[in-house]
Amino acid sequence: MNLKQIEKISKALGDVNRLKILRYMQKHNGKVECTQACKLLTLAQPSISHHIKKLVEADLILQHKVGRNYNYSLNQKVWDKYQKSLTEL
Amino acid sequence: MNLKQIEKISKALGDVNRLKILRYMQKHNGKVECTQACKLLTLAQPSISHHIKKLVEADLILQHKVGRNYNYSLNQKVWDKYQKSLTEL
DNA sequence: TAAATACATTGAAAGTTTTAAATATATAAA
DNA sequence: TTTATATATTTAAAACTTTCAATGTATTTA
Repeated sequence: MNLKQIEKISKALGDVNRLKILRYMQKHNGKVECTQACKLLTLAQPSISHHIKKLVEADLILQHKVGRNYNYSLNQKVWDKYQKSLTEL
Repeated sequence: MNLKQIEKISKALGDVNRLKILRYMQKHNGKVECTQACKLLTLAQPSISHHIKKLVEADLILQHKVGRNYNYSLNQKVWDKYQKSLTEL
């Protein structure tokens, strides 16, 4: 993993709201309803949407559309690579 | 490690220049001469100073003054905690 | 097919970060 | 003790990020 990729992932992790979204996902089998996340984080819906996009763009989570909702899963491969890259740098 | 701390460290890691500084340190036994880093990164000296400060403030590196220069060491304890906190979240 | 729901996109304001010029301070060397 | 060197701080401009209101699009339900 090159420095630009490490930078991008670190940036994606550098926000409490996004960390809360990630934690919420993990607690809910990768399922997030955007509207529920809004209530939890006291953020407007477009803000949640924006944060989720950052996580997707960093390739940290994978997005699957299911009807009107989305399900997400942690991209374990990228996650592991990131952690390995950090220790090696 | 709480979310605010994870956020701070992630932010500190979310910049290619800071990652390069960290890598440089690791390759040079934790020694950085600010002026050399300037050349390496083609950044002005106050910028390097600023970036190093961010790493110190995130508690990722420890700073020791040696004469006119500084030596640094990776704060292994915090580094390990960070990685652990990420996998657990 | 009309209304409701879930989420995305656009655009703009407010906040934060990055950068460097100018300047300050601490230490070393002459 | 003057001069040079290494790094820090202040300040301000430019770039980027966060937030949300308004609006758009896709899907489900009535």
